[in-house]
Amino acid sequence: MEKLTLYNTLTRQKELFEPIHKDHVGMYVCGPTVYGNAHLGHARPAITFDLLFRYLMHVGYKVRYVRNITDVGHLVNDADEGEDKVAKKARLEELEPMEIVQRYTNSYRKNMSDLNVLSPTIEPTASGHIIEQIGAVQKMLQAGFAYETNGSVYFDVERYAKQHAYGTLSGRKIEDLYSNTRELDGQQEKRSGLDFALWKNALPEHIMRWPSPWGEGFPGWHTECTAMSTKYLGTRFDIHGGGLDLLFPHHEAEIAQGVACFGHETVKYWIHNNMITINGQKMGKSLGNFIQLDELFTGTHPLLEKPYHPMAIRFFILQAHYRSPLDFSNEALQAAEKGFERLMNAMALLKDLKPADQSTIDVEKLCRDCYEALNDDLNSPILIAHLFDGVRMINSVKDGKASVTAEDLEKLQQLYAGLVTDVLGLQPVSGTADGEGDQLFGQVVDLLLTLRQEAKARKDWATSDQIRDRLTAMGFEIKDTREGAEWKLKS
RNA sequence: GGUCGGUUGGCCGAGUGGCUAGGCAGCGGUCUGCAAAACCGUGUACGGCGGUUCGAAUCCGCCAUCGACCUCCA
Repeated sequence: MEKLTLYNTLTRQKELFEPIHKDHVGMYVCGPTVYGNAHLGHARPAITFDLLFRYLMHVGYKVRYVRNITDVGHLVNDADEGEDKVAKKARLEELEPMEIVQRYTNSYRKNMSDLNVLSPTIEPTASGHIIEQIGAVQKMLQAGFAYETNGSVYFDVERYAKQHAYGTLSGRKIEDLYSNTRELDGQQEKRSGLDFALWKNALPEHIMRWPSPWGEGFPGWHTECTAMSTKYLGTRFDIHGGGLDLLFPHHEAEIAQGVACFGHETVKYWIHNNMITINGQKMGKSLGNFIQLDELFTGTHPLLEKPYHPMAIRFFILQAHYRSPLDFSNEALQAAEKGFERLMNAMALLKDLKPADQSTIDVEKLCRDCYEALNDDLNSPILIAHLFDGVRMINSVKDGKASVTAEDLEKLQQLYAGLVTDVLGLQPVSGTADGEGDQLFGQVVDLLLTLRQEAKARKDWATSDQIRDRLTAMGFEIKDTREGAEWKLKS
């Protein structure tokens, strides 16, 4: 098994990854709140933890990967009275809340599948786990770390902090928190501004509501993750992931809830991905740079010069380390797009490279370098740099300037299939002459190119150029190579 | 205001005491009827000022600047 190290936010250092149960890994990642279309911000954690998921499986672990769908709760704060985010949107569009939830869940899954993000092995919804959440709240009440006021239940942070450390994950001190607490709705029900809701009493106009021992209401923001992670992964599991913005208060609350429920922390490794900026600015609705994934794929957002293929986006995200901030711009995206194509071209060439009886390239070292990069806290940019070194080798072999033995060639092919296709999850985007696609269609294009070749042979440039130019206009890319013409569809 | 993290060449983005990151663009070349594409080769850098050190982009301090979190957010 590879020696994988991961940066644990809890200890602020890289640690050797050792699963709690041999050969098995339990991983929980905070998923989307499905009250709107998925945007650029959703792509980063999805791809980051997809990479981790894929790599863990690649090196031989059996992984249970749980990523939740938040379809209840979450108070909005732009009105004076608290309102359920999902319910609010529903009223605006005059739809049932569950219709909204269904629509945006479908849309999220479609976007993720376009990005070639694998489905988690379990994708639980908050609304489907009300009973478990009520159970968790009861546990916290019994343990004396929660109290009820007017049909709502709050977590007693002060009480908790007397016995346990609160704020260790985000590096916060409880005294500092006191001085920085803002006046919020429900404050008068709380004993302290630091306390957070475990269960909220539903106002009469509130649409999404469930019966509970405290009356009709809905679960607090942090409750679902504690209830669902421990239900499927046990009360002590390996990895909990999410965006850096969730560090406080969400993950801090989760730690406290876990300790309150089970008497010990539930998570061994906390992993956080960094955020995305657009042209150096934070992405936000008010800034007008809030880009949805659909807009990115179709190029319909005013900030975009052109559509970007999901694979180019995926490659772009993987070209930065997951703990670094990543800035989106047309220039950067187009650079990534070209680099991605270069890598895919080499992948295609690799399939039918001819072996020789000597290797002039060091495939063994390349393999080692690649795995070392991944093992070092999932350093995908370094991995990609090494893969590009390999691209140069592949092209040189193709040009006859370097050679590989049959054995090395197989190693090389396995390396690229394993790391590029399986672990990085990168796939070619357009049909090529030898690719998938419609076979007949390919044969027709080949026929046209044969005719063009014949025209060229008798120096009938008018005919040959007409065939090429018309095909180009239709969106084909024609390449004249030593072995004859090749074609592919421009993405 | 508090806490934390950045500032690397034309652009993106790794690295973290001495040893080539990589991609894109640029430039030169190969191929070619022309073109496109592809391929090969190639360079300029580490926010400012001070300090530690034989040696610092890399460690320390101060300053500037950007961002994240502190309130829903991936």
